[in-house]
Amino acid sequence: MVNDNKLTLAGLAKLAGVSTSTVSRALKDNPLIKKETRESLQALAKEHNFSLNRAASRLRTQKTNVVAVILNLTDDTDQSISDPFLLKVVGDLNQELNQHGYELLLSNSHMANDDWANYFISSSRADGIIVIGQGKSTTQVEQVAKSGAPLVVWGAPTAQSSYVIVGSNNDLGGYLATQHLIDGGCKRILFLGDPEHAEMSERYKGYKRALIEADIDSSTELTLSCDITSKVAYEKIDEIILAKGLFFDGIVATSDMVALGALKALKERYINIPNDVSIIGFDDIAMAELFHPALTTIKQDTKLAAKIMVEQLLRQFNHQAAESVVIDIELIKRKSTRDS
Amino acid sequence: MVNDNKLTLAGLAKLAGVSTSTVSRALKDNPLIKKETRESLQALAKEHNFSLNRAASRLRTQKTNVVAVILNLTDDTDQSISDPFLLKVVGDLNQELNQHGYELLLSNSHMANDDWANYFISSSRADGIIVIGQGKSTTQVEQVAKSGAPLVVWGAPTAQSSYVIVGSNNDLGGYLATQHLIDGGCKRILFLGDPEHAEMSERYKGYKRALIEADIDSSTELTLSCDITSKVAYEKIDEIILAKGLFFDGIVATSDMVALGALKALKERYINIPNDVSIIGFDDIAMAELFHPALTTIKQDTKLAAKIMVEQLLRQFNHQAAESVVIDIELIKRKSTRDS
DNA sequence: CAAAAAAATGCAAACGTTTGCAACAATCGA
DNA sequence: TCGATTGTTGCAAACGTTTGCATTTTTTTG
Repeated sequence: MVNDNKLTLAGLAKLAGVSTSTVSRALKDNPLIKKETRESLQALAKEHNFSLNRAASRLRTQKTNVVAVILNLTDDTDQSISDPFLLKVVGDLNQELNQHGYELLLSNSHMANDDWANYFISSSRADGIIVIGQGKSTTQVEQVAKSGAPLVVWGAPTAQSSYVIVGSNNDLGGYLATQHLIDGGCKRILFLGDPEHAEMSERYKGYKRALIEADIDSSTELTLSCDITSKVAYEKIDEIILAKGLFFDGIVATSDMVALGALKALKERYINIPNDVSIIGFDDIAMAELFHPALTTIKQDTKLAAKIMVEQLLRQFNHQAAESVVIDIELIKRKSTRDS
Repeated sequence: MVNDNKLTLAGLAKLAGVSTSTVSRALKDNPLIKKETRESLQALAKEHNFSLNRAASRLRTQKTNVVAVILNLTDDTDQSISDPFLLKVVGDLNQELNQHGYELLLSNSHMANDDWANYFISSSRADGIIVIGQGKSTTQVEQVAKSGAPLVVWGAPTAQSSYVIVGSNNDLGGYLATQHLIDGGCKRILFLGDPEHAEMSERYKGYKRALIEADIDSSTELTLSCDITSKVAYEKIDEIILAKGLFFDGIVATSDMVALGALKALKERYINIPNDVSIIGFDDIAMAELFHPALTTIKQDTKLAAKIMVEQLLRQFNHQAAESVVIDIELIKRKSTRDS
C-alpha cells in the first residue's frame, strides 16, 4: 500500500502512454483534452491514488491557495486562548476558505518574524493575509497594507483606512447596549473595557452617545479601563467596589468574557443581577446563555463576517476593488438585564 | 517599496557578484562559506528584504515544514466551535510548532477530501499530521496510520494502538473525579457523557471502578449518554429530572461544557450546588472558575500535551521511535463539589 | 618555492508542475 | 480530392531552490 517512490505526473503519463501535459490538463478537466481521455486518466489517477505535488504546482503557478490567518493578540496576555470569540472566527474562516478551495495557515502575532508581508506573501507561503483583531498597535498591519499584499482585517471599519477592514457596527452595538440598560432603568452605567483598543473605542462612543442623549451621568468616573480578559475584569470590579462601594447599577462590558468576569465579582458579593446591577456583554459567545443569569449581549455574526472577509480577500486576488464593510449586530436579551 | 518583480536568489547573487549556491548556503549560515561573505550576504539580503521562495525550496528539499492539524469533529454537531478546550489545544500546538520552525495548517474533518494522508502528505502540503480527537469513528485515522505518514493523535492512549496517541490519563481522571464526589458524601452519582467516545469511555471506566470500590450504587440507570455539548447536556438533565425527579446527588461530567450545561439545568430548578447535587467537570477550561459556583474539575495540561505531541511528531520526522504517552491529570477543587 | 592540503566558491542538474506553441489527426466545405 | 478548419496531443521551457561534485583560491608543509 505504501509506495515509497511516490507517483508523479510523469509516472502516470508513462503508465497511460501519454504526455505529462495531457495528464496535467486532464486532471484539471481541461476541455482541451478529449472527454474520454480525460475520464480515463482521472480514473487511472484515482486508481493509483495519485496526488499532485503542491510544492511543484505552487512554484510553477506562483499561487499557493493558502491564506494566512493571524491572531493579532495584545502583547501581554494570551487573549487568544481565553477568548472563545476569536477562535470561533477562526473556525468559521476555515470553513469558508475551504469552500473556496483555500487552506488556512494559522499564526499569531507572537511569531518571530514581524514583517508579515515578506514572511507570508513574498515567500509564497500564502496568497493573502487575514488579520484577526487590530490590537493596540497597527504598525504591522499597516506595513502589510503598504506592501500591497492582499489583506483583510477584522476590526473596526473606518472610512479613511488604507486597507480593508471588516467588522461589526461597534458604535451601534455600544449604543444599543447602553440604551437597553437605560430602558431597564439604570442610572449610573459603567463602561468596562479598553477604550484604547480600536473596536472597543467605537463601542465606547456609542455608550457615551446613548448616555448623553438620555441625559444621564456620563462622567469619566464611570469608565473603567481594563484588559479584555475575564480575569482582569473580575479584579477591576472587585477592587473598585472595595474602594468606592456599589456606586453603579449597570455595566456595559466590551466583550462577553469581560462581562462574565464582572458577573462573577458581583455575585461573590451577593449583588443581585439584574436588579441591583444589570450587565450586558458583547459577542454572544456560545457560553453566554449558560451562565446564571444568562447573559444579555450584543451578538456579532461570525459566520457572516467570515463570509464577507473571504469574499473581500478573493476580490483582491482577482484585482477587483475591495472595500471595508460594516456588519449588523443584534441585541440578544437574556436575564442579566431588566426588561424595558 | 513594492518591487513588482520580486528578488530571487539569483537576483541577489548577481547583486553580490557571487553564485546562487553561495548565497543559498550563506543564508543558511553554512560554515562552508567564509564567515565574512556569509555575513555580508545576510546583510544584503536583509537590506533588500529578500525572502526565500518556499514553494521552490519545498519542491527541491521535499520538506514543507508544515504540520496539518485536523480537528476531528463528531459529525453531527459543531463541537469545535462550542468547545473551548479543543481550540485551546490548537493554540498551544501552534505555539509549540512555531518554536520548532513548523507552521500549522488548520483543517477539520468536514473537509471534502477523506484520504488525509494523500491530501496532506503525498501532495506535500505538510510533513505530518496531528489529529485532535478520535471522534467515534477511527477509520480515517487508521488509514493515515497505514499509509505510514507521520501522525500523532490526541485521544485515549492504548497499548495496542498502531499509531501514536497522546492523551490524558482519562481513566484516572474519571476515578479521581468520582472518588472526590464520594468523599463529599454523594451516594447516587450520575455519569453524564458519551461512553461510545474513546476518551469518554476511559473516564467512564474510572467512574465505574470508583463506585464499585466504594460499594455504591453503580446501576446503569445512573449513566446518562449524551453528546459532548452543553446544550445537549442541559436538555438531558432537564428531561430526566422531569421524568424521574431528582434521584441523584452527584454528577461526573465528561467535559466542562457538559458540566456547565447540567449546572444550568439544575440551577434553573433552584437545586443547590454543591449541597443537593455536586458536579465535577473535565478539562479545566478558562471559564470553569468563572461560573457560580466555580466548577470543580479534572485539569488537562494542554501546554504539556502540545509539547509532547510535537515532540513525538518530530521523532517520526527523524525516523526515531515514537510512542504513545499518557499525561497526568490533576483534580482542581472549586465550589461545585463539597469538601471531603 | 613547489607541491600538497585545505578552504571557498561555482556549475549544473535536479525537484514536479504548468502552459505557450508547435505538431499532428480528424473533420469539413467546395 | 485537397486545402482549410477545428480538435487533440506533445515538446520543452520555465518556476526558484538546493546540493554533489568540480573548480578555483588560499594556506600549509617539506
